[in-house]
Amino acid sequence: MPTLHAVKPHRPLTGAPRSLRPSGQERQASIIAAAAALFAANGFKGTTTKEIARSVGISEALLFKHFPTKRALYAAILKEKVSIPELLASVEEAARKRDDRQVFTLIASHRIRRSADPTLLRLLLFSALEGHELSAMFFRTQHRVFYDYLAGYIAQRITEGAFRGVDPMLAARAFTGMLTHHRLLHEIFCVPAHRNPGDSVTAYVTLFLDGLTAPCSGSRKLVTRGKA
Amino acid sequence: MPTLHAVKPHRPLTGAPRSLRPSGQERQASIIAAAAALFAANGFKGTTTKEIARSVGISEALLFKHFPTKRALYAAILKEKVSIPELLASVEEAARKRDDRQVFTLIASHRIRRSADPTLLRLLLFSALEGHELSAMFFRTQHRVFYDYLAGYIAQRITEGAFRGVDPMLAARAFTGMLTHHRLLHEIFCVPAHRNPGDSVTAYVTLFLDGLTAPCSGSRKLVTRGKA
DNA sequence: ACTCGGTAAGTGAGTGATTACTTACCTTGA
DNA sequence: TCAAGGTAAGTAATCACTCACTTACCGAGT
Repeated sequence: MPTLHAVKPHRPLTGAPRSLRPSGQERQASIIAAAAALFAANGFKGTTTKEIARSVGISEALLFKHFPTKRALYAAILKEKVSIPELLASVEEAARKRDDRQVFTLIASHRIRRSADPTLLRLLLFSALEGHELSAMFFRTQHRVFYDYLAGYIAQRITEGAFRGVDPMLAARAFTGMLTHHRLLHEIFCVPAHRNPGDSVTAYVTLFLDGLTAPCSGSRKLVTRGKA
Repeated sequence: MPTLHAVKPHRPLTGAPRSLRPSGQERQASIIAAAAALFAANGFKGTTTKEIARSVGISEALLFKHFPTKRALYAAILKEKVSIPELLASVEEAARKRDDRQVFTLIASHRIRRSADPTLLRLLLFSALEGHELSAMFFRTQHRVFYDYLAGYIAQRITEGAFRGVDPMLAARAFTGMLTHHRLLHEIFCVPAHRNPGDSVTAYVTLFLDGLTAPCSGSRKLVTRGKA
């Protein structure tokens, strides 16, 4: 069974005279990278070990020297992708200042703009639909952390009287739902973007914080706004 | 090749003394029903023709007498599920009255409560992820019609000054995003519902129309509300 | 009324191709 | 030298799909 956590470089990494034959760890990394792309594109059942081997440029036999089964390789990929993002630092600073707009904008930007790895969403959906056992953990660290954190913030702001008294968890899910749906349309259903990401983020945040109903419409609302 | 459009009942349908052997059309319908459930649960690649046949209670050979290929069966299912829902009548009535809350509540209820067929969402996602050619049409009639209609309504209400001047399409997508995400959590990621559907619908609609920011918080808004 | 034949409904036992995975063996490099 | 890196050529199982064949149904002819 291959060890994923060992950090013992077998060969010098500094200006190494590239060997003809990469080390086991380098191979393992390249296998994971190639397999992740294929699994994201075609799912677990839709990807064959032969395809993976060909994509890496090795034989199937070597593939099975690194990972005992296809499922173990898949699990290794999900485990590698599971990592709590560190974005929370800047968000927490904005949260400390009670800058609502900044909190939501930072999270929205991260979820829409910096969706660095476009394979993550497909991998997440495939693993959930196909019922992989690591899907729940993947979902928790890649998606749920955001609305869990948001729910806590919203609950706090409600007690402070800044937000209306809605269910914080439901509100948090509503916001992340907007963002996830945005990515879903583009990355899964291939709907073309009709405006730049920055505008979308601003629109989503404004919509969520201030609502759709016009501030000065008839007898409904009178508004005196601070900024913008 | 079996003909799908022939409407020539070989046996009397009225109070028929159930024959031992169902007609071809009855068989075809039961095949589609059983296969749809399996495809929704396991995807196209994850479902075998043997499983389908066993689920219907027939031999694989008979399955292939009704559908020339597995893919043709899958396509027949997607085509059958593609049907513009008729909900629009009640929604259009509310729209005519300019009852914003009712318009959004009706759509939200339909998308959350009456998601009659729980396999539809899984089928939609699987077909999109696996890249089936009918996926786009399926998406259009099952999902896009809602936010297209909403976008039109929102655009109209903006010109009337009732809604703020956001991008109508983006706003419509944001609302349906909330709803889709709600179903996604429950049906795909198995997150348990923590409140009844009616409350969720009300919360989503209020959130979307009026926003999260408290109406009387500090210097931001002064509100005189008509109802509730 | 009753047989009889045409046809639709239905199946057991395969087909070759592809699957995940193995075995026995070679090559490279320190 | 010798372990780690690497492969050609398998394996049994499973895949979508086919073939040759039987069974049930129903209307027409007598």
